[in-house]
Formats: sequence, structure tokens, C-alpha cells
Amino acid sequence: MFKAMGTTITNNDITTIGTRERLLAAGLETFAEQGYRAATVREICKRAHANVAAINYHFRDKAGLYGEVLRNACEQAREKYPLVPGEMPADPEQRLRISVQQFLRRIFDPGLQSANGRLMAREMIEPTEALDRLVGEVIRPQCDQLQAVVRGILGADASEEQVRWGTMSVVGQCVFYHHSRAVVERLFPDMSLGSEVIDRLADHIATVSLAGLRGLRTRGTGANGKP
Amino acid sequence: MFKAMGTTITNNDITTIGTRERLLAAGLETFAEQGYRAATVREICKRAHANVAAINYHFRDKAGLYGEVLRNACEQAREKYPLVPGEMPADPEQRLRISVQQFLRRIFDPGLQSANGRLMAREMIEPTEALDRLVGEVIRPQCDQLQAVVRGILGADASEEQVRWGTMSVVGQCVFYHHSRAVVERLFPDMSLGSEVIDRLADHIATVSLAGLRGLRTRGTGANGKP
DNA sequence: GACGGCTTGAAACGATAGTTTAGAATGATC
DNA sequence: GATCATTCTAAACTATCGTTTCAAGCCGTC
Repeated sequence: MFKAMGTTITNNDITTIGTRERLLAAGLETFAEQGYRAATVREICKRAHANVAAINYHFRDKAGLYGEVLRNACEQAREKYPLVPGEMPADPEQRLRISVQQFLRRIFDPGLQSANGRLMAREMIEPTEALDRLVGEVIRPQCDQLQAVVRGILGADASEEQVRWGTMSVVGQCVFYHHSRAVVERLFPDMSLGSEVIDRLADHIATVSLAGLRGLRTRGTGANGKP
Repeated sequence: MFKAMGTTITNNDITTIGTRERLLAAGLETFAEQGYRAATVREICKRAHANVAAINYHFRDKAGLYGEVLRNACEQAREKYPLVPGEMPADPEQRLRISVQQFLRRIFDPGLQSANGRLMAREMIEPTEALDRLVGEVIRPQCDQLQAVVRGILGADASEEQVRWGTMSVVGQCVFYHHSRAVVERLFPDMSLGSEVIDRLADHIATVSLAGLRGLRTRGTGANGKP
């Protein structure tokens, strides 16, 4: 279908899918690689084997294409890796393990979603107007799902802030390896991020998070902890 | 001295400090706000009340200014908030609490360092050539320090990977609130990030991390955890 | 006060960005 | 097969970018 990273749309695709779809694919790839600003419409159109004016025709302008690319990518990520899949065990700890694993797999999907992850990372650091819609439509529902999972571990008497911050602790550990990928790679050049490592990493994060959340359960909201 | 966020160099500064220093201050502010690519030399020079050619004269080119800005900012952050201050308690848990607190304070320093934090965040997502030097000179030493603190909690028999991933779990929680600030702010508009909240947040992260790391101590490297 | 060094200033240069335009090609409808 | 809206193409347009140029200003030295 779309394409592998680093290459360009194949000649087959030119005839099989329309210009609009090729622009979306090339846009995802290019925006993820270079960011919104650095990515040029000429480069995107070249990769999509389309005319320079194609973006303005199909998406009004560059920002229009970007918004559509972002929406598309998130939708696909959510479908392929739901944080709370249909069949979930009742055990709260197992639920958290699965959510963490899904999160990591999504972020590090070697195919299309890798571009997706980088795109999201950029959007968070340098938010465009597209972020507001994205948070409302895609991120917040998933955040609520995760908070429910965390609440299952903290217990019903946990404060709203404990649930919120506890959830952010889990999410923070997950996205770190992706957001700070450039630094991690330079710090630990021997550390690969293949799918086997990702699953072990998911297990590590889940273990740390479970023990950490349990530790939160027996304390207050976190007053300084000195004896 | 330099200036508060959002404003421009005050008229007083124009006479008190030299063009080179004003360019560094304006560059830090502008690069942090808009990123390397989007920040224009005209904007920077305007904020610094300097001529368009000033950057090329003092720093060879735009990239030269950026490299100097990045180096300066990191140096100041490390001096103001050392992760492992001179006087540190012997207790490993207290050591971790202090390191986490220092890390968060550094990242969220409302003054100059806030720009610093955003600058670093950008550099991680869209690394420039300056990142290699930065990791080697500034980040790696501090990573080693933190790993030593974590090792003090995990115990001497912890594997290298456990220490490494455990440290990343702590760092991940800290930087998350900053890197993903745009999303966090939209998800929880009521959550301020003032200094009082930051210290409570530091306590939360330290508590979760300590319990999490202790949970790691009693297990293997993290095989799936099913009974 | 003339000299020679740094430093600043206004203007222009060349390159590239996003966008627009007008016409050609296409393809379905009657 | 003519008609018409849709889609594509090549070229030009306008704005802005980083950089360069060269003359003018400043300031201590002899």
C-alpha cells in the first residue's frame, strides 16, 4: 500500500492510487522526517510524483495537508494499537501491562507508525493549530482510558491528582525513549530498539510502574517523605 | 540582567552589555520559542537591537550563533541546578529525591532556564550537529551521575540494563511534563506548573520511582510477570 | 589630529519558500 | 461527439530567508 520509510512512492503506486492519497503518504513521510517548517511542498510533491500545485488544489494549502496527515496518522495508530483492546483481562495489573505494551508497540511500529510517532513528537514540542483538535478527538479519550486502568490499581479512594500524575508517570516512561531518541541513541549506541527489545522494555516499564503505583497507594499525595 | 520571557531586551541593556551578549540572549529566547529553522536572523537581531549583519560578524553564521547559545544555556543550567549537589546525604533514597527535585527545578526554572529547557527539547526531537558535542560534554556526565544514584537503590548486584532502564524511567517521568507540555496543558488546563506544584510533582515522581525501583530489585530483568 | 583596528549600518544579492494563474488534459454525461 | 466539471501541468509571482558588500562610525595610539 503506502510505502516503506526512506524510499519514495513506487512507480506502481502512481497508477494504483490517486494523487490525493499519494500526497498524504508523502506528506506523512516528509513531515515526520523534517518537521512542518523544514518540509517543503516541492519535496513532498516530488515524492508523490505530483505537480507543485497539487497540494494547494487538494488541501487548500500546506497547513491543510498537514492537518489531514496528522489526523490520518493518529486514526490509524489508534486502530492498529488500541490502548485498551476489546478483550482485556479483569486483573488490573495485567490490564496495565497490556496498555503499556500497546503504547510502546504503537510508538515504535517499524512501518508507517514510526513516522506517526515522530510526527506526534514534533507536534508536542512545536504545536500547530492542529494540536487542539488532535487532543480533543484522539488524545483525551485515550488518556481517559489509561487513567481508568491506573485507577484500577490505585484503588477507588485515590485522589484525582494521584490518578492523573500516576498515569503521566506511566506515559512519561513510554514516550521518553521515543521523544528523546536522539539522545538515547547517542548515550547507548549499543542499544537497539527492535521489536524484541521493545517488548522487554514494555515489561520493564510495566514492572516499575506497578510497583511505583502500589507505593503511591500506601502514602499520601506525596509530602516530602522524610521520616 | 538578560530578560524575562516574551519581552525584548530592555533599552537599558542596549547600553550596558555588548552586541555579542545581546545576540546570545535574543538568540536563546528566539530559538527556544520557534526552533532553529523558524527563528530568523532578522527577528533575533531586531530583539537584540542589532544590525542584520551582526550575527554573521560575531558568530560567522546562524548555525554558529545557535551552537554558542546551546553551549551557554547548558552550562548555566548545570551550574545552577547540579543533579548531584556538593553536599548530599548518604541515604540512597534521599539522594534520588534530591536529584529528581533538581532536575525538575532546572527544567521548569521560570527565568532563563525555561528557554533552556525548550531549547534542549527541540534539539532532541530535531537534532542538529550541535547535539553530538552536547551529549558528550554535558548530558553523559550527568547521566552517569544519575545512574550511580539509581545503582545505590537497586543494589550492587543489579544488572547494567536494570540500572540503565531504571534511570531512564526516572528521567522519562521528569522530562515528560516539559517535552509534552503542549499536550499536558490542553489535557489539564487547570494544572499550573508553578514552583510549588513543581516541588510536589518532584515528590510524586521520587516516590513512584523509589517504589518502582525497589519493585525491580526483587525481580529478574522483567520477564512477563504472569504467575 | 591622522592613523589603523574593530565594530556597526544600510542596502542589495542570490536562493528558495508557498502560492497563484491560465491553459491543457481527462473523463463522465447527455 | 459536444459539453462540462474535475484534475493536472508548466510557469510565473511575491515574499522572505541567510548572507555579503562596502562605506561610515567609534576609539585608543602614536
